[in-house]
Amino acid sequence: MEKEITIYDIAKILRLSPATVSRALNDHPAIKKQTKILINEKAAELGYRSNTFASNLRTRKTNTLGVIVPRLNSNFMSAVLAGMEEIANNVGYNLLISQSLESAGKEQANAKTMFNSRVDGLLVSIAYDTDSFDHFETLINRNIPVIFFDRVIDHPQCTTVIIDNNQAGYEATRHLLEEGCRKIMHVTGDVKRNVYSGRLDGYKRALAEWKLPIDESLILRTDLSQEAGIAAAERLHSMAEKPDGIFIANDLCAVTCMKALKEKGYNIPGDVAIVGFNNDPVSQVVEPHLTTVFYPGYLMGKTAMKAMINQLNGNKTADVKEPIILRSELIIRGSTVKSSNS
Amino acid sequence: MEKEITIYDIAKILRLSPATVSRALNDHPAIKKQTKILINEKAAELGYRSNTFASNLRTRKTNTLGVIVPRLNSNFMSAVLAGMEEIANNVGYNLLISQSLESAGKEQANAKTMFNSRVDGLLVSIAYDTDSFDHFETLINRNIPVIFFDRVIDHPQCTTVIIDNNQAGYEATRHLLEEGCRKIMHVTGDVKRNVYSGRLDGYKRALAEWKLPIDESLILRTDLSQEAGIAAAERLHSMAEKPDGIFIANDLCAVTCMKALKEKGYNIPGDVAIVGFNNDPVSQVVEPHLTTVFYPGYLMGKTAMKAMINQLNGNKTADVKEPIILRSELIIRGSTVKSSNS
DNA sequence: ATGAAAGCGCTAACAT
DNA sequence: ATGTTAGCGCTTTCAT
Repeated sequence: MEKEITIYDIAKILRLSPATVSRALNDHPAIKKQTKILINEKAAELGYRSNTFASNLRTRKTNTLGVIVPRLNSNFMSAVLAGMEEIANNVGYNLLISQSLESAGKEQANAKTMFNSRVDGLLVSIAYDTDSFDHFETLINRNIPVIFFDRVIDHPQCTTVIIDNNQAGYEATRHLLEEGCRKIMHVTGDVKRNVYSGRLDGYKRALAEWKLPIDESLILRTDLSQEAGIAAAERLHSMAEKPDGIFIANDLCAVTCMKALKEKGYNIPGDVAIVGFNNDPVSQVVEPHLTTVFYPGYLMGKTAMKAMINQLNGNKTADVKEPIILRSELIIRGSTVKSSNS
Repeated sequence: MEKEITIYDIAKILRLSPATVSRALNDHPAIKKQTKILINEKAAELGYRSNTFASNLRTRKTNTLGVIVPRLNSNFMSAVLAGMEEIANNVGYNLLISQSLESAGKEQANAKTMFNSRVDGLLVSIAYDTDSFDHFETLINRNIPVIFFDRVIDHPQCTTVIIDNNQAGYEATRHLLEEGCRKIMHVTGDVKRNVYSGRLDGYKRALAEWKLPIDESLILRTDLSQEAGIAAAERLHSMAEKPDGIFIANDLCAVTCMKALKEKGYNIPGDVAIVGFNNDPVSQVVEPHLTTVFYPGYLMGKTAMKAMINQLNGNKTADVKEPIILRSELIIRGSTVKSSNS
């Protein structure tokens, strides 16, 4: 194990002070260009590497940002993370990433770890069953910026990055109505989470606009798993008056539901039209292709990270943060349009 | 901004020494149980949090592990990361995650950052075009464990976690042969990477076993993108004597290729049978369902991380590390079997 | 069982 | 433009 080189070693060799070496290495303007070159060369030669702890200890900055997501292994989330990483990496921030596995308890533990790791900022998408938000208050109280994305909470001091779930749900439902559906089932997640409550509200808004009744028995609150998709198909199958359209708040669930319905002999979209959500790769592969809502994960990651960097750089915007709303888009495919064969 | 509580604050209040407080907080055996309780309660009351930098600075450990992957937004990789995170989190390690975006340059930069962040260990899956491995030597020379997974290099001091790509490629090809294919195209990636060279070798081995010639014009070296899938379909379509089977080293590419072939009027598997690789969700959704190789991402992540933890805990195994080989499995579906309709 | 004190490597206020 | 110096908060050796 080689010994670590410190600025003292470099200082001694070059007969300079450690302070000068430190300044040179940090490109401080007060240091002569010549000296800088000298020091940097020697540092390279000796294989010097800055000790970030010592530096962090002094500066009270870590150059590290925390990210807590419900699950790493989702198509949407990995796109978000890819976007975040790209921005963060470009400006020299590291990412500490952890997953709550949809558990409020684990989310709390993760937030605590992030806090103890002294992240300079935290980006969070809330777990399924989180009710209390004290674990974020801890950070917020110490002026550590917390930004929520996708699954967010309303907090006056926190920026949020979202899509307009209400509008997306509205457009998805309106599309089904325009295609002639009159009895539309909605399969959603836990409406504690904005993403699902928003889509549900949009669904109701569209129905109301068409002067159709809201039938609570057509609204299935599930965990949006593939099993839930099968259950939804069975539920539909068991009904006397069958729905002619389904809006499902997640593509993988929707695709599984569609497969189950096809197996039971239903014609898609003839008997039942289906709209999903996310524009996952599966939506373009299932037959017929799934009409769905494009969900800009990569952009959301980049946007949230840019907002974070801005905040860290002290570009203080208004005290109360306005949510950043990204554009989502209904992508119409064969699962809802009879004439189409795309 | 509240002031940070330190062990000195606690020490002063309780009229103890900082050393005692430090020991108590770390559950040192020499401290009376009573004192420990007292100190822990006061710490909790004051909202004390350990300053990891100061601690790291002293102990020269970071409790942080680095992970460098080619891309975050792949189905396989997010499964790997989920597995890694779960294990690491359980034993109190944090994960610093970055992506090389398949660029050797970025991979080097990331490795340097990891090195400077003083990660206790590094887990890597190599970028597409990496040729030189000096950036890992830096860490290895300082006894920082480096573990490669999936896309690996051969290094006497590094554990690797892989699947038997040769065998997987062999089985995929043999299956096509058993289904009656006699002219099998292979679409692969950069054979600099073990995963692709292994599958290619397995493909050749199967052909050799069947006493069939290796036709280099049937081997397409691509970037395995969706575009490559379309290109492969066009290539096949342009050939005078058309292949009756294709083995593609990636599901998304395979699915796109299948779609393109279907559009050109080919019957799958009647005219052309197709085998993919990864068991991505899309493989179970495309029609006909794609025969593919199950690739244990989640398990690979967990396994690699466990190996890392073991190594960090000093469970020294042999000096020369044996690769850890996980079981992959050919999953036979409709894209290769005419009788099946699964 | 507890305390005193040194020092990990760096940065920054202050001095020159 | 460069140097001196005093910590940042923690751990740990040595002493009591």
